[in-house]
Amino acid sequence: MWIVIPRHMLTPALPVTKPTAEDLLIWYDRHRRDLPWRAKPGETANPYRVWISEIMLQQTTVTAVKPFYLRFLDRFPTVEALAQAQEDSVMQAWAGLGYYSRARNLHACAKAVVDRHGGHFPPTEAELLKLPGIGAYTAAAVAAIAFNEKAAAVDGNVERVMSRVFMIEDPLPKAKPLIRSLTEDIVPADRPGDFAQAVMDLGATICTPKRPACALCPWMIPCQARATGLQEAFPKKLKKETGQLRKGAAFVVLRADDSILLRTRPPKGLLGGMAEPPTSAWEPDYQPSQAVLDAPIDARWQRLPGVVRHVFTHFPLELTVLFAKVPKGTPAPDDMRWTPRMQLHEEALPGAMKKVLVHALGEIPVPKTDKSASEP
DNA sequence: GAACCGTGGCC
DNA sequence: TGGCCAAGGTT
Repeated sequence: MWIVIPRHMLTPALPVTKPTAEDLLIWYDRHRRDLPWRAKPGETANPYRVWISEIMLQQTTVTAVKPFYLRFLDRFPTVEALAQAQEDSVMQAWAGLGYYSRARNLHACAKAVVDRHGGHFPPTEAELLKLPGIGAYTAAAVAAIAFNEKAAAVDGNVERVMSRVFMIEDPLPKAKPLIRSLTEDIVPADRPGDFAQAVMDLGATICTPKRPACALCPWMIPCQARATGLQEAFPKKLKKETGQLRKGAAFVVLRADDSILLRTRPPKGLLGGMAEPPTSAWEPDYQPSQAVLDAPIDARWQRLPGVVRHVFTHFPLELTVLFAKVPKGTPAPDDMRWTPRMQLHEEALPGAMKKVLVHALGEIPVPKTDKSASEP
């Protein structure tokens, strides 16, 4: 006769060990990424560079940021240089990176650091949080990385790692307070900045959104999601729907002196403060066949074949491009201007609007970068 | 809390 | 190819 013994009486419950900063930092010291804005081991981090990198890296990949960061630092080497710069030149340096309110806030923040703090970033999370463009995450990250303050920088990487290690069932963003609390309990007093960067490196190279490399993870043992093979099911997220397609027309005017009609968008909202060829309103039921009625100038308009498609965060856009040539001396309508084709590269043109110009004119000329020209 | 706010890469 | 994703902040 068989006596059936439940499995839970045969094997003890799996011991749940806590993830420790020590285990993570041992891994980090061996595998840390070498990034342009990052201090070498033993070096002191430069708050200005850390800050620039943190703003650029918001919702943006390291690969995309690198060239922008290097160019930006070359152009604005110090917070004073950035504070003194023209707004236009800051927007132009940011063109192509996206989320353009970051650039405007960045400029405002540089001015505030110079005016209110004598050109030195305040060294505490609470003071950093008061500056424009610096929210909860960035304040903690700069405080920890640049000033060694024991602050918990909770970003997307931390959320993913913690969701898995603690197998948090609540979806984001509901789980954020719990994740913050769990993270604060782990941040070490001696190396808070390295801890923050270590979780980012872990999230970028091991605990990735898809196919995490758990076998290489310093937190494999304490990870509850890994223990049950469910690591890819975390973090739980509410999925958001894509917006409705909007349509519109863009008007590319080529004047006989080889200049293009442009305007600057309003400072706030979508593509705020960026340059563009004039366009119609963008609406779901826009009729491209009637586009000429929205033209900024009286001319012989030519509707170009095809459309320019672009996907913004919350809606896709389809622009029909109308093209016209006008004589030399044609004046620009109010609030518009003529930019020589060879100077288009100096305009703060977002990606969507570059697509429009390329559709109508072909590639935008980019001058060869000549470093010797900017040196004595 | 939810909406708004870009872009490029990946599978 | 289209949906997902990336070191969020502001309103």
